Amino acid sequence: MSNLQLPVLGQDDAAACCSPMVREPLGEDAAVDLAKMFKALSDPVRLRLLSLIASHEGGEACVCDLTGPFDVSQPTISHHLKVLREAGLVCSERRGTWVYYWVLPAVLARLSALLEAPAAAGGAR
Amino acid sequence: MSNLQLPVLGQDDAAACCSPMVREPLGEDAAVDLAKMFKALSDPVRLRLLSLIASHEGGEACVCDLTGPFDVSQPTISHHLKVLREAGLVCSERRGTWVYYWVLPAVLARLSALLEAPAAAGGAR
DNA sequence: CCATCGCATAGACAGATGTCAATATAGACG
DNA sequence: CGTCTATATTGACATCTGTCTATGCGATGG
Repeated sequence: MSNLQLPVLGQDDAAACCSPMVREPLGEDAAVDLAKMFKALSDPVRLRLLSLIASHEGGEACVCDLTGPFDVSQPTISHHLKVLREAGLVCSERRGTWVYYWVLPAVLARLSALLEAPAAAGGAR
Repeated sequence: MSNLQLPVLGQDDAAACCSPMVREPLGEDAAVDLAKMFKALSDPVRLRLLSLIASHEGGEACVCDLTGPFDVSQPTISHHLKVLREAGLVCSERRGTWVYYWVLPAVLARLSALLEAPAAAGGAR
């Protein structure tokens, strides 16, 4: 499999890495890069998958733990996991019969920092 | 803009309701709700729009300030602004001939908190 | 009152996306 | 080897999305 791939992070300009996007305008390339990650988060099933994986005991979960809670088919879950993997939000590894997934906290942290709002003064009017 | 951080965060219910999604599994309804906001963030043009608006002087921007930096047509910008508005990420108001947009920091803060990773300690495995 | 400017809406269209059933693959276990 | 279990891949399909051109609508100014 291809769980060794580390897609992004660090290749783009430094500003996109940590600075809140409400401070200075996002560059075009950084926006394209970030949009891919947010797109991976833009589906309810994927959000719940990510949440399930991250909050699972040991910080990782077998796929067999992930198919139960959803109304969609197993191939659909597999597809969503692939999307999360290709977005760089999770990694996976096969151990015997099962495949385990875990989140990459640094990537979530990067997105979190990006959305941080400095308690703006521009508020309601 | 002098008083930034002070006791009463203006977010009230919205912020209190959402602990990091890596702590406990996201509910089905919450996931649907949040996915809508992330979907609004899942386009490079919208990300840059949001960033432009937030980082603009005074925390707000006229549409006429927003059409220039992009390669897409004015109706497309208008469409993206509508998406951001319907997702609850920005608000708008007409003043004379112009329409001004500003971000809702509490909503961004909610998303940011949701993605916060707990110390990211273990990290790569 | 009419022309003009700023922005939004409507309609059309190609391409992306979420889903499923069917099938393939990879390891475990007789 | 054959079979079973756990995941992934394929292909099909309806729906959603981003974009454009054309047009509408409110406000301004002669």
